[in-house]
Amino acid sequence: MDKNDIIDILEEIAVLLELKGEGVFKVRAYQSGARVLETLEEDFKSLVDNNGLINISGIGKALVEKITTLYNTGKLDYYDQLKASVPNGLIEMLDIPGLGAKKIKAIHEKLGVDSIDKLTEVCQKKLVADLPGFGVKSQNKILTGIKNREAYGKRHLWWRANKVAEIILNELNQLPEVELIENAGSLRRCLETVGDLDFIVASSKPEPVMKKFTSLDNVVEITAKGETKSSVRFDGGMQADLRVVPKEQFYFALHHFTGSKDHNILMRQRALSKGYSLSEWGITAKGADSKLPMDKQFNSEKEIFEFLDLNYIPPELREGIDELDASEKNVIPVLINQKEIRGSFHNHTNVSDGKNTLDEMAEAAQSLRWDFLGIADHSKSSFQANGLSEERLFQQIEKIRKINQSGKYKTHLFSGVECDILPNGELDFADDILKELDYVVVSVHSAFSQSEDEMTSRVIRALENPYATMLGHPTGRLLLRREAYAINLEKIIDTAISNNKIIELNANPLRLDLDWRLWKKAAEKGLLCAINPDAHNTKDLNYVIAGVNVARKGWLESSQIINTFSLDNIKRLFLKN
DNA sequence: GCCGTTTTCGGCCCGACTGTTTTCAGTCG
Repeated sequence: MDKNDIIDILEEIAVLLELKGEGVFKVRAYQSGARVLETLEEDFKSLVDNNGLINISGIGKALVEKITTLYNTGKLDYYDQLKASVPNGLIEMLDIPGLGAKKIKAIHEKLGVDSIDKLTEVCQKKLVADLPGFGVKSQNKILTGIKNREAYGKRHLWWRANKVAEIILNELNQLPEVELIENAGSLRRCLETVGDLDFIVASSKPEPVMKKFTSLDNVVEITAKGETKSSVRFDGGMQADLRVVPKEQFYFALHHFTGSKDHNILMRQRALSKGYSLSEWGITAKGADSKLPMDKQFNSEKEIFEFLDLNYIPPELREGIDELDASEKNVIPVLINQKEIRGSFHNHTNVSDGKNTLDEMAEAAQSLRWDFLGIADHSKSSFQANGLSEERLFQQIEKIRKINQSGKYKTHLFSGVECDILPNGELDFADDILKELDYVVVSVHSAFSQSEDEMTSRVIRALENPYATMLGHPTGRLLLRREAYAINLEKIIDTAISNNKIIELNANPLRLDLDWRLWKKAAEKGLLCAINPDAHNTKDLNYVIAGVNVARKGWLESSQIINTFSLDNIKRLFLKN
């Protein structure tokens, strides 16, 4: 059983223990064990084989034993028994707002409820309202929650969430009572998907701000309205929280609600170790009255970090992994910046399945002040995308050559192709065709259901082709829609590095592939990244914004991203490949 | 279940909001 399967099982054990009523700290131990595995830098196999797991903080004797058993046998009696003792339906109920493990347990034990259907039934029969700790309101809230589960339970692509957030931010910012306003939450951390929106406002007059927020266009439900916090739901399902705080607490609130939860825990532990208690309201000497304000004013998040002897940690890095260590050691990278992007490489025109002409794409790149634009239309096997035959490809090469010679655009065009990796690992065009191009993006567009071994050797074979320049969307995932195909990314990354190949960070908001979680280690090993919008029209070129976000989240600096290289350096790089 | 320069027990981040009950537990982030 591989690492990812084991992570899933540890997380499931945590959920099951919670539903059984185990202590929160035991539950947290399994959750944090899963998290530690997720972000493991070392090779998992050798750690297990050489008893190295026990030296990892957060993994103790019990977890080592369970992880090792799962790894070697693919089975764990403890897990099987636990799973058998908790009805499946209870796990689903956790998705209903207002229902946590304790309440679900009570409903299950007192009313024999073990599915959402039965839960609906007992609520309609008004049996839940009579349980201790419940009432009519809880009962109705559960019914609404069940009804809305499908529509509202979903996460949203960062790109879409950001569009909605920009509008709200702008509207609230019009109010004279709003002194400061920022996005927080996973949107600010630039996570690939976002559950809900969080806004932090500094104001001495919260009421008008709350009022405006809860009466915004498209608000269909106000789910909470207190003195400092309101929550609403928009039609379409997106939820948003607003917190209004006094100005002196703004940066504490902003930091807290930016999260992540794990990052906050690390920050609070650090504060405690230095004799302070940290919360969204501020920082106080440990043991002192927590309402007592500190003498010091904090005018930025940076000052909060500095107070705890830390360097500033950008929001994208606040995932509670190892950012505090890095910050303490003064090795937080200078992350790539949107302004450093000088072009991109994986873009389509209407010759294959794009919507705009070559000239329109070039013009759009020029208006973005890009120094270069790579055109990589589909190859012949991608029938569904009107892939180019050899003949049509040569016509395009010729057209690009003429445009470059004419000096019509300040942006230099590179001739490329997005060449299919056929199921056996061969490329869709012969080498004597590929050698006519400036560069070649190789991508998988077929036979997604191959085994991990097959898919891995298929892509490795493609990367070993001397004319392959970079690997496109390495896992084929579509966020919230389609899982990645099975592939051993560690082997792919190593192959890319040893063959001097680049791996794409596909910046299409649906892909964001290769995942940010893998970039830090890969880049440290020497892998170069290309942020590619995979544009199918001129507007899509803006997707590089999402790509840069994710690159930042992967701890990448400009020197590791070829989009920041000068035109001359790109030309040299492509000649070498 | 994990952890330890106050180490093998007794902690484990912190506070708002809700709905219940009448001082608080559960949920959520």
